[in-house]
Amino acid sequence: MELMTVLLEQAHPPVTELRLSKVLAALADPGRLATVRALAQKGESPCTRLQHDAGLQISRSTFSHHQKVLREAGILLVRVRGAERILSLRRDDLDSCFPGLLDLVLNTPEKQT
Amino acid sequence: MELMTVLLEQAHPPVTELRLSKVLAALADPGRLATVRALAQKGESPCTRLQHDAGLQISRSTFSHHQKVLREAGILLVRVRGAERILSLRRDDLDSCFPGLLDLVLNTPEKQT
DNA sequence: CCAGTATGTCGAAAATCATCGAACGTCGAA
DNA sequence: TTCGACGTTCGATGATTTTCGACATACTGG
Repeated sequence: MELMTVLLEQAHPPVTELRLSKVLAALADPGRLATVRALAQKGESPCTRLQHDAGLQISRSTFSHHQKVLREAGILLVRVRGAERILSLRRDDLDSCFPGLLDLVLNTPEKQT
Repeated sequence: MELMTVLLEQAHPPVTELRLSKVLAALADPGRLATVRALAQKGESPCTRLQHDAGLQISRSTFSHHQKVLREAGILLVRVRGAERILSLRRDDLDSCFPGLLDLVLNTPEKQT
């Protein structure tokens, strides 16, 4: 149905639209940084599970906002599986646009984040 | 002594205090990103000159603010030479804490910034 | 179809950030 | 010692971001 399709549509920027300042801004928030790091360990994860794994004590709507920022920066991929949204990292796209950035973020000790 | 006073005026975080989220937040602003890129080309430069080289059409006080953000994140080194403040990148410190980050920023085409 | 789970959206409040001009301090030169 | 160049700090303002609770939408199992 049309309504369903529209609402479920996820806006992911194509690789050609990825911008360094957007990616850096998205990663600059400690909560979002923790989200990315947790997601890298899990491989993929639904929202609520990921929020828990990242240790974020925030409301669902706030997490939804952060997820949106990460998605619009080109860091996250969101796909629908039933009632869930499965989040995963756009590793290949990030590596091709900004080689080393994701590895750096993931390899940085938590102490230095 | 005069020299002592001058040296203490500048608050530079030690290497052990550098934090990824602070560095990313500092670099996330397009103007500051341009400043860092211009500074990398110049090697070192006084404030006004650097602002011009970075192509920033902002007031001196605003640039001073950005310089402060970059300095407090550990990205810039500021030393006094007469009436001027000479800015330079803390390349070695950044490379040792966040290897590849500065290179990535400098190697990213302007189009993708 | 209903009840429960999962998640996004909206509107508002609070916090943070970018920006400016005015006022200030310091330095080097006239 | 006065002056102009360089830069910082302060206070205000508007923009952006973070955060929440309430509501809406979508799927799933009974």
